[in-house]
Amino acid sequence: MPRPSVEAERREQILRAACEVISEKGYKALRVTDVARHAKLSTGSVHYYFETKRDLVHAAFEWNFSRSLERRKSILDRHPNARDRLHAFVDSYLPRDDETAAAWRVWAETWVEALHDPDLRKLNERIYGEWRGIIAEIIRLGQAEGLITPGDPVLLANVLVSMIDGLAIQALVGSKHMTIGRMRSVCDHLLETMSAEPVQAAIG
Amino acid sequence: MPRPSVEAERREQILRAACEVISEKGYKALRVTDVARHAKLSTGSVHYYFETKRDLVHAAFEWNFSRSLERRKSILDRHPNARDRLHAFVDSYLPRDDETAAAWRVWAETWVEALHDPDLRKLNERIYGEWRGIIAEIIRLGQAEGLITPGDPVLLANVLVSMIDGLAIQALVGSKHMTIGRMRSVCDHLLETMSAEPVQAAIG
Amino acid sequence: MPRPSVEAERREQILRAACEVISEKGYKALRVTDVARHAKLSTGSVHYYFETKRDLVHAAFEWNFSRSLERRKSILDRHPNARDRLHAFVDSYLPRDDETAAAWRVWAETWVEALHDPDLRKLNERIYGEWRGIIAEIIRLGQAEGLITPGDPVLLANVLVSMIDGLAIQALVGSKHMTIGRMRSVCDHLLETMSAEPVQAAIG
Amino acid sequence: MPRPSVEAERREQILRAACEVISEKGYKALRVTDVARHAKLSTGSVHYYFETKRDLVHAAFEWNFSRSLERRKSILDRHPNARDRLHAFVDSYLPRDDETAAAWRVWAETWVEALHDPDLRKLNERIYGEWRGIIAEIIRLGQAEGLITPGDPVLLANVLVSMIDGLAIQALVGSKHMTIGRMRSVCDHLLETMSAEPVQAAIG
DNA sequence: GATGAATGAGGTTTCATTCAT
DNA sequence: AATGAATGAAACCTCATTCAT
Repeated sequence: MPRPSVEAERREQILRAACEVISEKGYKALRVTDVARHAKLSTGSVHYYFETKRDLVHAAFEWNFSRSLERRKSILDRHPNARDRLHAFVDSYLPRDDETAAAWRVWAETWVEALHDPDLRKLNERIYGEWRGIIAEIIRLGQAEGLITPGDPVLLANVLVSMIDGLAIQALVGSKHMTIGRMRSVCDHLLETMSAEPVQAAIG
Repeated sequence: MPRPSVEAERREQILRAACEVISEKGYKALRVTDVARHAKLSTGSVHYYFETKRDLVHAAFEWNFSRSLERRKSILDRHPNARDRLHAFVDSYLPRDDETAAAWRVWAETWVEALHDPDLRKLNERIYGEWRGIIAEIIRLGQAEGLITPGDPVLLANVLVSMIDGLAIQALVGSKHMTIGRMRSVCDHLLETMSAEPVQAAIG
Repeated sequence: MPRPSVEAERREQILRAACEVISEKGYKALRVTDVARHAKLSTGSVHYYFETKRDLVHAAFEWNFSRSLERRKSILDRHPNARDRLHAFVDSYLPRDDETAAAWRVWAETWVEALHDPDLRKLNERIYGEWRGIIAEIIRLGQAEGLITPGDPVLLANVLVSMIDGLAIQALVGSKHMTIGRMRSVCDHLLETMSAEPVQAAIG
Repeated sequence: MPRPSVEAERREQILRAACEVISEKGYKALRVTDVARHAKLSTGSVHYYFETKRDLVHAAFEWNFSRSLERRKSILDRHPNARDRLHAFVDSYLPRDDETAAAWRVWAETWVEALHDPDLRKLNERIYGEWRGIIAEIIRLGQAEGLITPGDPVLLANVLVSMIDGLAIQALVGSKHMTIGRMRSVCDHLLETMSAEPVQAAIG
């Protein structure tokens, strides 16, 4: 009696395994065998759910992207204040724990692969755009509350988001200079720059 | 009488070819045959100068990195004023022309490969550190001249450099949102933020 | 329900093929393709069972050695009398039929390869030692029965075994001088030398 | 001004180098580069004197064979008595010093290569035959002097020579059982067996 | 005579993919 | 649904050989 859910379950099992392997060894070095081993399945089974290696890795890229976004959205819901939300959001992107670092590594692989693959460009366009939109919206709200410096919210979102990306890459690459602590300081500095003086706001 | 050695010439010829291929297809898809074809040599000749494919690509990564750094240094020499230098420097990193875009793509590949390769980590540590140091020094000079906002120059350099990295990745990935024009706007905004008030400078 | 594993069967199929090729062309000229063709498999399949060419050939060397030893042991069991056993044993080593000649050629390759390979030295030590031990034991028994001349049985075994090796090499190399017939004569001469005087046996 | 002797000199230099490499690594693993390095020449120079690798190795095989034979002949000249000559001869074949061991290894390679190469068969036929003839002649003389047991001298030579070959192979392969000391004991035993009782000879 | 840069054919090895079970 | 044995295309790499200097 085949359970209808088994397919979805197996797919997730395989995608999770694929992300683990990509994070550990990179797409270049990933072998279908590795993914099968991580998922405790055979290569045959992996191919039963994903026609080609390319399909598998693309699905894994998407899964990783979407999953991270969901996790961030749930973090935002816990903070009503715009400035707090921004801080919490930035905080959640520091590659402190293994899970976050792994997700970052998979993103980095996605971007580099997207340099040569139109399908992945679209994926990035969609998910990265959504991310940027969320940040811009928070900034907009913060500006309305007088907590954040005025200026084009999308431009400010771009400043913030790309800086985080750049910092994270250096942190992940293991630069001794760019520790998690220093990454946080740099982020905090930028967030301060973007804060409006609450006193002045009150006076004005 | 030893013939003038062609070694240096051939090595550069091959490294240039390797960077072209990495930029076009990525490390993952690079075949030694491709490099040989680009360099108008046989695969045997490529292996005559580089023992393994890995050696070849690592040397290409280093060549690309160092070469870009040299090019930037020469740009700096043309601008005496610190704020101009900073602008010129940032400007030179916009992936406008093919050459700059190609160099960026190779960096991106270097970073992602460095996630799994200690040797490349060291390479990044060295060259990226030098780059960051140069920016920090310009900022320090700018501060001394009263043209740049006070604050830890290294921290400010990190803000600037990582933001450029993050923006460039999105621009290179071909995000419709992140065009060269928008990248420039975002950079200009940050540079403005980092400028000291000219009024104060006049007073001082 | 696990399918009956074909592994043992395939491995033997491949080892037999490898020995055929080694015997025909020598290790130096052996290509994995040849072995695959002889085994009616693809090169991929050969590598499915043996990681490297070296592993394959070493396994073949061992298989050849052990197999010959087993065959000899079964021959011995048919002869109760020590002197008969010795004769039968020696007889079974004349490279008359193709199978025996092939086995000899593979041994010769093993020895020469062992000159440069510690793993094969160990293999030779083990199997050759066992062989020498068996002969020494027969000699010991023959001495107890008064059929074989006295003296250190191991030393006598060494005389016999190494002479057979040396003769076989010349016979296999195709020396016109060292035919199978002459090889047999030389062996018989030595065996006679090693026989105890029948007169004494008559007296006793 | 080309010296006429330079060619002969270079050829010997290269052949000696080839034998060194064969002895160290075996024919299978020999690369022309290795020979060139040992001879302190370039690969181009090696090919200037030997058209192909095969030519080079065959010439080296022949050089090694002939050279050893010459060395043995000069040893014989020092011993007038047949039994002494036999002992001296056998003694000179124990692979004690590096030079003798190296020559043995090259012979072993020659034989194994000869299994698949008619030209080398002829070489072996010629040189090995000469060697066997020399031993047979000594035995004949010894028999005439009443120092050696009667019987077909060629057959006795075969017994002796093949036993030495077989022992040497095991000694060279590095068998812990077959040390130089034990090899000598076995040889001495056989030579004793082949000795005629001097007393009886005197009486007869 | 001598060199060593350059070649390219040929071999081993890897691994995504297939398919009978 | 799942397996894993088998495949073969494709890639890296080696190295004898050539040839301009």
